[in-house]
Amino acid sequence: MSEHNQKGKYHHGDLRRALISTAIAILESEGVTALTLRRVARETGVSQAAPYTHFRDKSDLLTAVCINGTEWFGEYMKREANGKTGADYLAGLAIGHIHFATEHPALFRLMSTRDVAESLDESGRIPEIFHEGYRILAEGLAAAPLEHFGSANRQLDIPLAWAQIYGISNLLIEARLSPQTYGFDDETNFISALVHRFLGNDA
Amino acid sequence: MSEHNQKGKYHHGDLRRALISTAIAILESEGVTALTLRRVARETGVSQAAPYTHFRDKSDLLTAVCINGTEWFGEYMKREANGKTGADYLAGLAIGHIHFATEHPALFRLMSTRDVAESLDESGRIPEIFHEGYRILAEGLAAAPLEHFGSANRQLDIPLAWAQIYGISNLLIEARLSPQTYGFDDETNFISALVHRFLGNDA
DNA sequence: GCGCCAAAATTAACAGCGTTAAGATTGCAG
DNA sequence: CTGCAATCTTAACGCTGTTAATTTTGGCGC
Repeated sequence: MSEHNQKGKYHHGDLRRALISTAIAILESEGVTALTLRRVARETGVSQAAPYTHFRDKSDLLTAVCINGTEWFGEYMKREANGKTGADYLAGLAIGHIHFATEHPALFRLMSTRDVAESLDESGRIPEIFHEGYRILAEGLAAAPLEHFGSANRQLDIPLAWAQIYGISNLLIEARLSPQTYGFDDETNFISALVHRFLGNDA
Repeated sequence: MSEHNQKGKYHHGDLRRALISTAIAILESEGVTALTLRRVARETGVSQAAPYTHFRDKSDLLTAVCINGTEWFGEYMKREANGKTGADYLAGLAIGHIHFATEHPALFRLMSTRDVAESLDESGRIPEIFHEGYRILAEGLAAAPLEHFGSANRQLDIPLAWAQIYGISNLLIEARLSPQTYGFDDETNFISALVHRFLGNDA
């Protein structure tokens, strides 16, 4: 028997994956505060202590959740950037980044947390796209620099662009930035306008 | 008797303020995870249930902590901006903002949390400087616009500048942005260089 | 000065949490 | 078919937020 999620059976089959999946579901629907280890176990149909066979502790589960999240994150960025070049490619990455954040706020916040991020780094299992996203950002800015900033200290444009994208993501998540305030009724249009403006290719 | 912190006495005198102050101390030294209501009470020298005379629940205490925090936040920005004008004034606000974040990460994160931020708004007790900071940012950008972005969609420069500052703050807190990576050995210099570059007045 | 009352603080208890230890159940190798 | 290692369960620990019932107290009217 190698099917997943064998309810009622003593040996679950693929409990580790099932726990991660339940955790993500809770995270998406009710946020971090609702994400307790006992509840994950309960909703997966196993006892409270079962998760400890597969995870050292709660934060180990959260790390696994975040690893799943980074793959998802990468897909968001790839989807928007694929097929584009130069500044458009950068814009795609940025838009994918921001959309992931607004559509999966709890997961994005968790992935951004320092402690979790550190154990992610240690695990060495952050998908290539994640590092690649940064490399592409750097290369893209080297190839098509933000001319409007002038040529001095151009190396700072990388962290600045990164911070710009990260800042937009976070402000939108914490509901501190409303499209309506700036004359947009659609969040997607608002995001696109913001990204294209700071990347310098206004429509 | 109107002295604060009357230990040993049944009626404390100014327990509300004392609890807030203890909470901030724990937050600064050990972070949010260490900040439990029972511990705040313990370290203030009262019983576990005493806080409930002054706060509806834990999040009510956190809101009070954040209100204290916003005043502090405002002082940081004022200190750096006072006496300056135009773009330098904006740079001062930005630098004050970022320094507050890096020096009080747990408090800054708490203040940024959506739920807490909402109850802050409801309370209507966010110090004037906080709203004023935004107003000044807006006016400053209207008076001394970021010319390098061009003139189309200039309204977007306000959220962009805000997000830029907010993003730098958060990246530094989550240790995702290291001065050394970009050839700075001092964080203060790094922050200053970042701010002056994106505000367009390179040294 | 005295008694009383509202405010402020206490103790005790509840359910839920993360975590650990000890025991039960199972699939699989020999 | 037997035994073992992996997997899962039950039970318990101390901690948490929160509530209820109780005690202590400062200050006001008399």
